[in-house]
Amino acid sequence: MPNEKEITIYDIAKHLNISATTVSRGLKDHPSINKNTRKKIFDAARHLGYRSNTFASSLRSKRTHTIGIIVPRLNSYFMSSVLAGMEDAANRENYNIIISQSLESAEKEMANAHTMYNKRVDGLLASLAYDTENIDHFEPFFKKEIPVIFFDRIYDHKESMSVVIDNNKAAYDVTKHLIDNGCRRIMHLGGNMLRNVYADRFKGYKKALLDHKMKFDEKLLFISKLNEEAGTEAANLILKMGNKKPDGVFSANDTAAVYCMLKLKEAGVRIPEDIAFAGFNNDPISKIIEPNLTTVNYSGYDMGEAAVTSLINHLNGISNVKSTNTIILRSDLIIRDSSLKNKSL
Amino acid sequence: MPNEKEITIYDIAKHLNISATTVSRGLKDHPSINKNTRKKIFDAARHLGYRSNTFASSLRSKRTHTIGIIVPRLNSYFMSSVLAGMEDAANRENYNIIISQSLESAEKEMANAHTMYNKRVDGLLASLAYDTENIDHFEPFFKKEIPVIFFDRIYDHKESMSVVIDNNKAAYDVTKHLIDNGCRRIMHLGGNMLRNVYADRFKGYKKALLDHKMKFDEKLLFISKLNEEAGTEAANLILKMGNKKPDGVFSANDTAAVYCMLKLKEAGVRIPEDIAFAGFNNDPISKIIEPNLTTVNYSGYDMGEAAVTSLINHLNGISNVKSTNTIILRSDLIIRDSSLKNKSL
DNA sequence: TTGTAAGCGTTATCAG
DNA sequence: CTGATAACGCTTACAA
Repeated sequence: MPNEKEITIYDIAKHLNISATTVSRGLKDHPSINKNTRKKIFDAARHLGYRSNTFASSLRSKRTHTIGIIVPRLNSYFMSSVLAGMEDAANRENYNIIISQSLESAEKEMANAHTMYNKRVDGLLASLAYDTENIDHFEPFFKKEIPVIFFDRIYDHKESMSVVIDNNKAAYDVTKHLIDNGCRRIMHLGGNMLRNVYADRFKGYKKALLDHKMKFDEKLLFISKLNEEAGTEAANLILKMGNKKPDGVFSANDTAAVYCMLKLKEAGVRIPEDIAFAGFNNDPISKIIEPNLTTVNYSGYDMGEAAVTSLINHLNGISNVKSTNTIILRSDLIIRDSSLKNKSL
Repeated sequence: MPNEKEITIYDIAKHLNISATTVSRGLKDHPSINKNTRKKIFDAARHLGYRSNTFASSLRSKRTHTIGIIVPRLNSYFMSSVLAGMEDAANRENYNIIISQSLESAEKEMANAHTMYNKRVDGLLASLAYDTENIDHFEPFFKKEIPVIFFDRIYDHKESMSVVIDNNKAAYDVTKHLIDNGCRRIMHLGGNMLRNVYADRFKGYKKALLDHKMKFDEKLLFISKLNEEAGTEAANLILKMGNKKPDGVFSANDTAAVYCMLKLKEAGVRIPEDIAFAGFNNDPISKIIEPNLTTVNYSGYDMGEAAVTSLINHLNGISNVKSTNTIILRSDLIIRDSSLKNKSL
């Protein structure tokens, strides 16, 4: 019998000889309801096999209990950790999540935002695509006062919150670490400077150089998408530099660093003796490459949790937007062999 | 003005002097609607800024246009690729997806199934947790004739479809490849035999041994969770084997293989000369480890797409369950240096 | 503390 | 091909 009829609050009401209103209230812990009747309602609900109809509820209450999430890609270690954290937190609070990926394209990101809007999410979490230039596509949300929280790849905007790490400081520390290990010509593999993560990492790198009386050399900046190919390309570039090779490389992510290392090693470059390396993200591959890659660790899981939690708090009117505008999470420098030129130190 | 009122089909109807029914039909390409009025409806909808209310629709039509997905973990390369494929396919067909993770625990999987049921998904896609013993928790779905499709880690059940690769054959080919490369004592790192993927890979391994007149040695079977620690543990075990060491290892996933290799290399074992290696999954780490790991590649993305597509076809009554019961996707052996004992061949 | 009654925006049904 | 009307199951003023 595939179509036993669904139990509604009316069935429970009839069963208990009370009104549907009371059942509705009892089911959601309304303050003004007798403890006793509440218990009776819950028991009857379980007994009759009641399951609430979220559609009727959403239709009436205009809240969907759904959070939209837009990420550049689903299948990176970092992002999938973020999503794991979000799923966990949302689930705990009885929220659904809808995930969509922009595939690093601003255009697709706009389409996704539009879809999320039409799906009437209660709030939106977004990490921007590689080439997104502005956030006009989120305007409809701001207009309707639907909260938007950016995470990791954020956009400074007075009406939205952000969850990030201090990329500037982390990059400063990485660069300083390379300098402390004897590097004097440090190359930087960077990403699109439109994105705060890459711009800030670049700034931190530059600041560290200046603070140590080294000047920034444009020839030692290689901007790319930081993927496999970019890493290999960077290596080829380095190999062509002759005696002007860098003696250290700070990459804005681990992928580019690792593929760069592989190519250089193949060409006989010794790491870290000839060129020291440091990356960013603590991707699993950083622990596989030999020598293991020095990198910056920050928890995607925690970032996901933090984003969801503050969104839900916001929806519940707990935190107020104006006071909490940015949440900055911890990050740690993880020192591994790829950067230890003088192990004696 | 955060609360401009929403446009409904009634507004469109009034605007065009037709009935809401006609608008409703026009909006969803109902066959019996005049092409002209249809166009007028669409134009008016766009013009007025109409967005459909899925809750009202779900409430009335009893279809949620939502697909539930239960995976062991979100943050593995393979799974996040699967999800990327699912998201894409679902999006194309205008379906939402709700994702939850069992974290490899049967208990959490049951809770997730229950949640999905309460959220009234139109269909369910599931890949089983490490220790799930039966699928009683999916009974409510079968009872209500809500389609359930298992993927990768499947469960044979007459009422549900499966999307998999031929793990048996793939494992056979890997093992044969190791044998062809001169291995005579091949160790197998396996997972929980409750899961088809691990059971089938084991079977394929065993069959290949027998076909080549090598007998299966229980001492060369190491069953674990196939994670980092398990890989290291397997290496320690091997190192203690003295002159009874294997000369080849076939691991049921890349993670265990890679961490096993790292530990062995550290102890001075040469790969592939002393011990050849092959894994499974073509995880990014398999291309980073040195020597690169021979492995079996199969596309998570394709698997995700296939699962969603057939679920939606099923929901639309296109494919019939009884005829299509299992979809088997392609997999390829990717030969890399870790298994080439005699490169001269 | 509980109940009554009126919708929320759509689609199914039946009727033309 | 188009319309009128009645639900779908819940929430929320308002009333008691």
